[in-house]
Amino acid sequence: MASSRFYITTAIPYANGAPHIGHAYERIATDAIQRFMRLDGRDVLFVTGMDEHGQKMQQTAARDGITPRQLADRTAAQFERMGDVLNARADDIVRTTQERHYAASQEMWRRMAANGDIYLSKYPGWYSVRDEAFFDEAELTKGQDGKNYAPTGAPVEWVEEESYYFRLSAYQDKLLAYYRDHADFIVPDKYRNEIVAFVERGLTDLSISRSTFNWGVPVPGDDRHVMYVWVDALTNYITATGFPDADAPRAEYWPADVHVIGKDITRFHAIFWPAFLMSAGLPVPKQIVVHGFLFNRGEKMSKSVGNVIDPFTMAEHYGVDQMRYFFLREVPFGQDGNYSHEAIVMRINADLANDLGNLAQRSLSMIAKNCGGIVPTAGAFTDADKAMLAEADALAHKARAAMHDFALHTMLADIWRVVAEANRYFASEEPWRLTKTDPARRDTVLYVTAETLRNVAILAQPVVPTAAAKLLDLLGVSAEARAFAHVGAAGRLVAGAALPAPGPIFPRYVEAEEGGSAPAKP
RNA sequence: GGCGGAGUAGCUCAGCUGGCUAGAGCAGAGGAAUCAUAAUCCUUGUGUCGGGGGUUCGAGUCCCUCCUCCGCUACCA
Repeated sequence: MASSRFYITTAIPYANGAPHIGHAYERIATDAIQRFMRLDGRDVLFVTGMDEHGQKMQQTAARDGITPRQLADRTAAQFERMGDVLNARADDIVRTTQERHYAASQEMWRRMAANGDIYLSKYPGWYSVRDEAFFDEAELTKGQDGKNYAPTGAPVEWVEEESYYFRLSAYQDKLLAYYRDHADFIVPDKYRNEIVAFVERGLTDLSISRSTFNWGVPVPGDDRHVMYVWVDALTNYITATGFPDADAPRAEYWPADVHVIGKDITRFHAIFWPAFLMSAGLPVPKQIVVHGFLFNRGEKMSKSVGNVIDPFTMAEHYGVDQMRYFFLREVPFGQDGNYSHEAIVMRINADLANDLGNLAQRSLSMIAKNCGGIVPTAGAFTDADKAMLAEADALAHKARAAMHDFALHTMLADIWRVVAEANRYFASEEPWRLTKTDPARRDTVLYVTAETLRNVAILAQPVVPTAAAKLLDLLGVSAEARAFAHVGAAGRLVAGAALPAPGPIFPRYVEAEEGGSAPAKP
């Protein structure tokens, strides 16, 4: 089924620095979406990458006494480990220094040039040789000698660097038409509005090459220039599909369905990227999905404030599923969010350990003790049973509706509403009292509870994959019966099936004693 | 300055195209139960829905205005 393909990417982090919590958040969110789509039967390609070129890479590498290549390798390894640790591994990682990426970038360039959109001109401005950077006139200060100085204190001179330009101005109307015809191209609307307003004010042509350094993709036909880092970086998304080989195994995945990005880079993705693609005669991605930033107790993370939290430390301290659940449940997707130790512990204990973990434990251990460790046989369903099952069965539909808007937090709220209902159901049916009076009725209650847990676990897989898998194991659900298609009547537990011995799904978070050896609490 | 978001119970937030006594979760208080990870269930309070004005039979929900916070953007000098 060709139409079932789903290609999703994260932004490609810059290899200049180690992974931080924002990278972890983006990877987790994107992974949850791609797992959702996979479980819903889509043929998914999930790609991330590493942006390894540019002047900053050269500078940082020089400072550390290594080559840019070594710096890129070091950072790429850190990000790869992050993907593993967060249980959010992509199908492919495009590094912009790879040969396949040079081929893709240079072909993009050639096509844009062939379309008449690239021309050579001068890039005028105040240039600091020491900083290897241009500065805006407003940033400069006059020295006592009457000369201009950069904010860094370095002298600047007026230069006109030769640069290739992209005719971005020619795409203003086409972009606006595209935004108009594709109302969901940029979500949430807030960012769409900003982009439309920006484009309506007018676009100027874009300098897309540099000749003051050489750590980049060479411009085809002019080795004195390397491509501007964003031209090369954005192209990674199409490199992954095998471009320019039209017969590549993944060629059909283009155009991408979703680029998940942070709000600071919307302009590059919503303006430059579609313009480049239009120029090259290639289809434009279907959606740019923008997420917000995470703040530590309302403060932006910064090294000087000392509130930077390492995602590896966090995962180790709280648990990977717990961290994934917290970020996706607590932060309305698309908005900025806050995290704090207290808030994370609250979610872990209240939602995961108490509401879901404990319900699974109490019901499954009753089955183990009273029903011989097999799925009990259900008798005739009461209205309460039917209502409980109907709520659980409705989850797939609700989750899809939420996911249509990438409202992961809403999806989780819907799932946990069913968990809360299941706790109420269990408490009011009091199966533990029925053992003496009506064991058949008890078995029915336990069956309905187990069925509810099965549906909950299936839907929770995208967010808490490990714990959900464990719960499904305990319910005796085979690996082939865990897709969303098995939610509801299509996948009911079969009475008599043997179940493994129950065990905890989500442990409670217990505050470590002062001076303990646990990882530093954020 | 312009555009766009946001301002709703202690905290985090829902409240679509205006309509019953404004909701949920968490936290707090009281109670029940004891199958379970001292978990669960029940009951319970509080809100000038940022301020003010207006439209309407009726407004968090529409209009005007003001205040505060945030984002994008522009500009003066």
